[in-house]
Amino acid sequence: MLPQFNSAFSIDCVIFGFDAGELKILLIERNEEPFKDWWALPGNIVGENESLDQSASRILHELTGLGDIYMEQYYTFGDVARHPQGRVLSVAYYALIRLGGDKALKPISNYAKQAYWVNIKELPRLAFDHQQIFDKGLEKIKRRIKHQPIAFELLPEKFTLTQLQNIYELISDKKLDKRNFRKKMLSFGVLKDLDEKQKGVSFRAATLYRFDKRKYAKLFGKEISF
Amino acid sequence: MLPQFNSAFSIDCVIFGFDAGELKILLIERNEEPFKDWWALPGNIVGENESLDQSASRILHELTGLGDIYMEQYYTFGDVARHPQGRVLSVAYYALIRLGGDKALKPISNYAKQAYWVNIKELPRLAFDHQQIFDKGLEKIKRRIKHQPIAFELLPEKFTLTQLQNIYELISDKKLDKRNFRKKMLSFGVLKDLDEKQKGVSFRAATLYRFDKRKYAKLFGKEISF
DNA sequence: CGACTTAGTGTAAAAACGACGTAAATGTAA
DNA sequence: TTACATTTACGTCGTTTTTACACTAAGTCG
Repeated sequence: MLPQFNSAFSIDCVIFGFDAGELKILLIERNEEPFKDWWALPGNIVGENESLDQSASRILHELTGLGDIYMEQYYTFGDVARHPQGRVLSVAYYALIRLGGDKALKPISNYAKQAYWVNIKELPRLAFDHQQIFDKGLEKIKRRIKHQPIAFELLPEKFTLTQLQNIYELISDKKLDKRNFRKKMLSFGVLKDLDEKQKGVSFRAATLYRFDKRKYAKLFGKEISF
Repeated sequence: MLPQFNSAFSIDCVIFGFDAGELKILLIERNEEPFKDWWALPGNIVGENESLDQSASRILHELTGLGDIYMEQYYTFGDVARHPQGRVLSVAYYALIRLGGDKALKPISNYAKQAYWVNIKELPRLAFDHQQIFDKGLEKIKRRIKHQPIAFELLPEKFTLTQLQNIYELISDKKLDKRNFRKKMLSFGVLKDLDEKQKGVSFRAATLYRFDKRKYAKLFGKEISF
């Protein structure tokens, strides 16, 4: 083996979820050195026979029991001293997942004591360069939400326009006009009106919509600005 | 050293240049195994004490003698079998450089026999997964040119609006209306009219402009659509 | 049935975009 | 020196898109 083969690489994931009107990410409490007992992004060393994407999916699955999630590589962090035990590159992924109260997260694997959803505005001090990794991830989805339909990934399959608007306001950090928002969203023709109303709310129930992937696929190539 | 420390990583660069009305990238002819004598993107193993960005700058400098170049990491390629000698991640960067006939490229370092500028529409078969790396890089700048002022990096400091329009047409692969293009470009207020004319052309000389980084910096945060 | 809460809707003014044609400047060749 | 070829430079108007803005309808709760 050549002398250059002396490095390792890992995946770290910024997993966004939307819950109780707040944007949260998944953090673990580390159970191993280095940074034992610190909060950290879920991440792990990539296996010998895993591609990066496969590894990211595996890690997400181990942590949450979830599969089939929109997930994307966005940057690779490689400062010389970012890991105390040697040269370790970290390839960062973000994921957006539906946080239904019903689907509890499955027990997580050994490398963490516990995992929690934490509001992105109240993050604790993080291990390694994970704060930097998070910052870049947030920046990324802020930009991406304009041109790709990632907001839908955070919502349950059936959602109201108000819920959708909340997500946009949370991520972009500004207030939007309700009428203009609805007009624009509906004008893309990618929302399917389900002829069905919200239930269990103590006020007028809103119409439920579903994101229509087929219709979205037909727009491919056109630049959209949600 | 832990058993996971058995991998290596490299940088590969997609270096765009604009010359004689064509968009080109820099390719090398490899002088070493594997893929000896093949065409490849310029790239190299990252040094032990180099960050990724430093390494990318070094490689670019070794190849072209150029420094202070707009360069950006855009994706990391990590398929298990992408390198025949072991697990080697490749972090891809793109750069856009001014290709003046005057500044010849400095002699390149040992890992290549020779380097050439090749029209992106006439690429030869490339080593490793370099075709894939190139494709993704091209896609990236196609999207990025809309929202960031990267087109200017390809031009000499003083340029005409027609030259600028050529770049936009080449990268986006469509014809633009001259009047509308000028109107829009000038409306951003980031071009400084130099009160100076093109020289050495056999027809009416055009006004020269310079990209004004200061004014552009003031627009920060606003979403621009060039 | 009154009070409260959220859903749902339209219009007008401003801004941005897209299509389009002609005259002025300059070098070149006859 | 003149005619020609080439390229710069410029403005308008109709269309589309974006923005700002306020009230009524529906449903729940007491």
